[in-house]
Amino acid sequence: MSRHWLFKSEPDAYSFERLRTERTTPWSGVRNYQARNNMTEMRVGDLGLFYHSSIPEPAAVGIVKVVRTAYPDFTAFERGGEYYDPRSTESKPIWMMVDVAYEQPLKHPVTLARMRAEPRLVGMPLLKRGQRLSVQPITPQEWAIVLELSERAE
DNA sequence: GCCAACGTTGGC
DNA sequence: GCCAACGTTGGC
Repeated sequence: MSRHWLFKSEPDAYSFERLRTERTTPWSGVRNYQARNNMTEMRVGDLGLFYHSSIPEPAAVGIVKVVRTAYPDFTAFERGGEYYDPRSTESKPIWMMVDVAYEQPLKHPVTLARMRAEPRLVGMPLLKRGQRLSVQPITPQEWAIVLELSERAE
């Protein structure tokens, strides 16, 4: 039984367009326990929305697929690197990541404002006040509704 | 174990 | 750039 997810990224840091050219990427740099736990639950084949945050029109822009289950986030071992965490060691890693692959762009991006305006999405974690988790689960219903919205422009 | 201080996220 | 929400840290 596959599950559905939402991956947030600031396009300046890593955009869906960049994933299109790279085909796959390790989802490294997550330093939040709940987001990490979400990643450890992922299975190969799970699908996710790629969401662009911290821009004038935040929006879900594409679909990605999990192609490797959780393994240690190597950026935590990189001394001096931005994501270095001395508490995480190769023998006892704290931070994990999955690999995701570019699947396809949404026909039309679905903006945050549009999701907020959709009553059936009211329970989506992304829309909850102050929800900042960078990796979130979404229900099959929410997944279907976002894809439905993406079929037509606003 | 409590909780104030602090840093970060992310929409606006 | 502002600031609310939240997670983490660290003194006690």
